[in-house]
Amino acid sequence: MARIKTEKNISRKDVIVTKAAALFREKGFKAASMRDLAESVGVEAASLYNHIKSKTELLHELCFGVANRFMQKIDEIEAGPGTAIEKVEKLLRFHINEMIEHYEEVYVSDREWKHLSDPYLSNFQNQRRIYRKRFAAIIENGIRNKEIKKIDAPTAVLIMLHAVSGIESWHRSTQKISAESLEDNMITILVGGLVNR
Amino acid sequence: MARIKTEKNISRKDVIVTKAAALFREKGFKAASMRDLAESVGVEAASLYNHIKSKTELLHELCFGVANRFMQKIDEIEAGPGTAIEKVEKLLRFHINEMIEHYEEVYVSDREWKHLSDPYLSNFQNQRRIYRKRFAAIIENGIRNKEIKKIDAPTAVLIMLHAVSGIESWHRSTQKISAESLEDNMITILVGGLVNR
DNA sequence: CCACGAAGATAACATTTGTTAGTTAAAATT
DNA sequence: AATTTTAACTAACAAATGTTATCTTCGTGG
Repeated sequence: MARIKTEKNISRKDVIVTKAAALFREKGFKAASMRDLAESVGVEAASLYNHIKSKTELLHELCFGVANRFMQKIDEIEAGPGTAIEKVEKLLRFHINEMIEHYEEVYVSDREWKHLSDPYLSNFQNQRRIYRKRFAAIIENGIRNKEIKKIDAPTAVLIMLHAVSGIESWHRSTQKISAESLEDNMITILVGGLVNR
Repeated sequence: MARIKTEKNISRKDVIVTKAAALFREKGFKAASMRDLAESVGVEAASLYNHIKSKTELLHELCFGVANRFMQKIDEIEAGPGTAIEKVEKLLRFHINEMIEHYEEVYVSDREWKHLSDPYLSNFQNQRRIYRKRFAAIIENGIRNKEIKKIDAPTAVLIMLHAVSGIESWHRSTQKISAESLEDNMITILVGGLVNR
């Protein structure tokens, strides 16, 4: 009986959640079966249930883990100093880094949240809505004091967020440019599209 | 026995494919069952098979329908006149309009192509790769003759394409700005992020 | 008006899926 | 070393899924 290997401070549940992220990313939540997951963990499917309550619980963990990190960051940025453009850039860099470093979780959270079930679903949607409004508010500030072009702020937010999710393609491409220059390029184009001059 | 209603020049298969697009968009390909589809068409599940070969065939139709339209457009734009920036703008406007007008098909093609099976899968991936290279080539031209900032062209493509897919959120939002001003805003930000000055 | 083909319904199928119950082995604690 | 707790296994389930075979009904062209 080969047990799930664990290192210090990493529970077996954490191992499962991480493997689930990779699997859900690859196949999609619905198409990924618990038997697939079990195989990737190195255990029988039923054994997983010693550590988790259900398949959907895995999705909760992933989605809200990511959502909370973003919420925390926007708290920090809103409260902190800096011009509107600087704040947008900070937030954007955070998004980009998250998508580079925690690719699988962020991607899954972004694409598969539809398969959450209530009350988690509405909860997640709410958080998302609020987050975008706060992001838009930063941009609107920038528009008011002429830092930023006169554009529709929600549209700008929508562009930023979705553009970042394109990093998925970067991960999969065979000849990647470096992570740093990916980040810089994205900032150049996206922030460059906002600034007023 | 309620038959599938058809208008002139619209086959029953077309009706099914269209309904499938809406359903796949809403639930995702895997989560949408043939029984769901049947209900939305107004018929029993098994009856669908008088018109289609399989569930995956529906996905083929959608994905390649969309892919072909984009290929045709880039042919036209490449061959036609205009500066690099103008060509990028044309292509971008086409993407935006497709996402606005044929929301469901385009969205499904974009998100669900993973569930195609070979040889369709590799075929689709190839087309996609080629399309992006051609898009990138247009941008590289623009960089060479200083119309466009010195950026990584594939990254720019990735941003453009994914930003456009954000129109999904626009469709779902309750208080939409008009389609025209959505288009203009997106062009302003995205093309504005490219131009050299 | 009748016959034939198109399009529908019913029933059933083999798989796959998430999950539970019951049991055994390994680790941790005493 | 003995015992208790944790985590694995096997077996099985009910439900859902894509699809096929067979039969019935409708609409249209001769």
